[in-house]
Amino acid sequence: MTSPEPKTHSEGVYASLRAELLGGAFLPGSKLRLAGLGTRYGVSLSVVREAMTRLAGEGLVRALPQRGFCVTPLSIEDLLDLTRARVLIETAVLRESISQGGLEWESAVIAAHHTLQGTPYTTREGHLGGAWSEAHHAFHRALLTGAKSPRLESIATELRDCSLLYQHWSIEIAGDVDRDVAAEHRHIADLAVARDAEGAVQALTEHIERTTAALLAYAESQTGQQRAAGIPA
Amino acid sequence: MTSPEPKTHSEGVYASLRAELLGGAFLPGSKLRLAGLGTRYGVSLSVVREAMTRLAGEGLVRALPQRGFCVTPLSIEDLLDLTRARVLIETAVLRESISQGGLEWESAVIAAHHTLQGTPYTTREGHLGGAWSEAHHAFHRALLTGAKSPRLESIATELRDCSLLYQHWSIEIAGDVDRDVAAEHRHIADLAVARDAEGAVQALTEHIERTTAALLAYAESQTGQQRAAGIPA
DNA sequence: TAGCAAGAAAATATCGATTTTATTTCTGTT
DNA sequence: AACAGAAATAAAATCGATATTTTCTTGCTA
Repeated sequence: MTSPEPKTHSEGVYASLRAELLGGAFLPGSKLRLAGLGTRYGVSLSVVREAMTRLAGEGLVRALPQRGFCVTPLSIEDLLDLTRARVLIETAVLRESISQGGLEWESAVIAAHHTLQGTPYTTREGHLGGAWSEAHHAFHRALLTGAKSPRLESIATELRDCSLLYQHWSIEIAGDVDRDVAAEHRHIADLAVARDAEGAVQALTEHIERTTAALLAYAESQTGQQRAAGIPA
Repeated sequence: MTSPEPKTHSEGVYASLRAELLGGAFLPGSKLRLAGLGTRYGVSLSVVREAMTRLAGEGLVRALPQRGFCVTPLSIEDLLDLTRARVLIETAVLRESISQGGLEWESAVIAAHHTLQGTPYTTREGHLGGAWSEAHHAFHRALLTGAKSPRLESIATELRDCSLLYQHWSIEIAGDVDRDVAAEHRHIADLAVARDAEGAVQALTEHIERTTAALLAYAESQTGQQRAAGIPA
C-alpha cells in the first residue's frame, strides 16, 4: 500500500530510495552516484539530490562535501551507540504508553500483533519478507502510540529505521536463527496490555539487544575479512 | 567562532539560515521565498532549496509540497509535546551522563558553567545576547557529554534547537522575568557534579518546564488574538 | 618496480532557463 | 454587491548545461 501518487517528483524518488535503502538494496558504505540514479528514476539530478539530502538528514545516507553521497557505513561502534539510544528512548516511550494509553491503544497493539503473527517471517528463499517488515514496523509503532507524542514517536521510528540498515544484514548474513521472534513479540504485547511496565520494558530491551548481539557475534566471526563496504573497524 | 570557510556554498547558506532562524529573524509560520533568499545570499535557487530541505529535516522549517517552505509554525499543542519530549530524553541522557561521566566530564561541566556565568544574559537593549545563547547551548550540551553517546547527544540538541524557536519569542515577548536563571544553572551543575542523579534530573526538569510555563502564561493572556503565524503578536 | 606528477576523465555543485502549479486579479453574471 | 469562472501573475519544481572539484590514468623519474 504505497501512497497513490506523490504530489511532487522529489517525494516519489525519496520514498523509492528510502524503501530500497531499508530493503538492503545497496551495500552499506557504497557510493550513490547521482547521475546513475537520475536516469534510473527518469528524473533530473536536482530531484535525486533533494531526496539524498533528506535521507542524509535521517541518517540513512551520508553526505560527503564535494564527493556526493554514500550509504551510511556500518560500524560496531555506531551499532552499539544506536542500540543504546534505542533502548533508552523506546523503553522510556513505552513506559509513557503503558501509563497513558487508553483502550484504543490496547486494541491497536493487539491488532498490530495479530497482523504480525499472521504474516510470514521470510519468503521461501529465506529472505526477509517486505510484508513482515511492514507489519513488524507497525507493531513496534503501535506500542508507542499510547504515549500520544508525535515527537517521541517519530524519534523512536527514525532510530528504528537506522537500525534496519543493520538488521537487514544481520538477518540475511548472520542468519540470526535460534530465536523465537514471534514469542518475543507476543511477550511484549501481553505485558504491555497487562500494564506491566517493568516487565514490558525488560522484554523490549532484550528484544532490541538480541538482534544487536547476533550481529556482533557475526562481526566477531568475520574479523580480518572486513571490507570497506561492510563492517569496518 | 564560525567555521572558517564552508567547503560548499550550500553549507554556508544552510548555516546562515539556521542561525537566523534560531535568532528569531523570521516570524514563525511566515513564508520563506526561495527567489528572495537566493538573491539575498547571492546564490542560485538550488542552493537555497538544499539548505531548506536540510532545515526541514531538523524541524526548523516546514516543507509544503508545491508551495515552498515556511518557518515552522508555533502551537501550544506542539510546545507541550516538545517540552515533554525534551524532559523525557534530556533527563534520561543526564542520568547516563552522571552515572558514566568521568573527571573530564565534570571538568567540562564546570568550565561550561563558568563561561555561562560570566556571559551577560541580555544586551543593553534587553535582547537575548548571541554570546549568552551560545554559552547556554554549550552548557546544556556539556551536561550530556558524559553519556558518550553521539546519537543521544544529537537528538537532545536537535530538540533543544526546536524549542529555541519558542524560547526566543518567550523571552523577547513574554518577558520571562521573575526567574533567577543563573541560579537554576548553578543548581543543575552542582547536583550533576555531585552525582546526585535524582536531584539533577529534578532541577533540569524544572528548568525546562519553567520556560514552557512562562510562554504558556503569555499565550493564555493572548487568547483570541492568535493568528495563523503562531503565538507572537 | 615504486613513487610521483601531469593530464584526462568522471562526478559533483551550481547556475540559468523552462515547465508546471498555485495564487491573485479581473471579468461577467445573478 | 456577492459569487463563479477565466485570464494573468507569481512562485515552485524540474530540467539541461556549465564550472569546479575529485578521481583515475598514464607516463616519467629515481
